[in-house]
Amino acid sequence: MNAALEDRADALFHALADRTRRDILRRSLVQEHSVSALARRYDMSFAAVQKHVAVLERAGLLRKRRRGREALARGEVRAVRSAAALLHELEDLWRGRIDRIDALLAEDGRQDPC
Amino acid sequence: MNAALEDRADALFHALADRTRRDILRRSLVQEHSVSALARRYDMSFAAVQKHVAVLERAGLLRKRRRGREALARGEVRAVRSAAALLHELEDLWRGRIDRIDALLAEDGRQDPC
DNA sequence: TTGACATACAACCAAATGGTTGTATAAATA
DNA sequence: TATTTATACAACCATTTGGTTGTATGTCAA
Repeated sequence: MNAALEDRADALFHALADRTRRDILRRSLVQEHSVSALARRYDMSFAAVQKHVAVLERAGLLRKRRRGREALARGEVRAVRSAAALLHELEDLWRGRIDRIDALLAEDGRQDPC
Repeated sequence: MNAALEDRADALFHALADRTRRDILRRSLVQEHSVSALARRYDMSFAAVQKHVAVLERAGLLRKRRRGREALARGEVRAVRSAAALLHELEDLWRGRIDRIDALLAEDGRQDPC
């Protein structure tokens, strides 16, 4: 059911849980950068940076477009917003503002709500 | 410099990047639960759930208080908000609304801003 | 006091993660 | 054409992660 949603949340937060990837994302949100231009910024191999970009891409946090031999990465602010929305959902839950908490928490059929 | 901030962001997003932990956090934001009450909800050992709770606790996303032999976990909405704030900072960066981008992106002394 | 319950924590294991080097291919340039 | 540049990707490795079981300790209740 909401397994795909959870997969997406896993990918989003995992991608965000690394400082190099967050930095790549920041730069890519400000403007497009080629992967090698990004790689020059960090004290690691090109291949390592390339992998970080791939993680961000799989999470939907950035897209690459081709320009000649370069791959230009630009941040996807919509994905950032969707991650933020997941956190706001948690805040709403705390506020008690979500109507069908049971739907969200999947009570599992047990009668005891603890 | 901002290494402590980055450590904190790492911990926050890492803690959020697991569906079991997000579920524990949701429940704990709605109301306090003992660790064993939480553990009963999931198809894994008590020790595994205990470790997830510890990850959330280290990230500041929940706190435990002692009541007799129980450890009651409650979600810390402030930490959720601080994670959301990190994402809003990314959105602001995209909007070009952050004044000193160079401070945030730590230009590294290079003159070529790409 | 005895036993059941709740937690804590160590030791272990398979899989994933974050890095490396090496190789291949396409595109720009001398 | 030959060379350099940019990317892609495989193979490998050390560490971390997410799970397990086992043991110890503290608390409640009969």
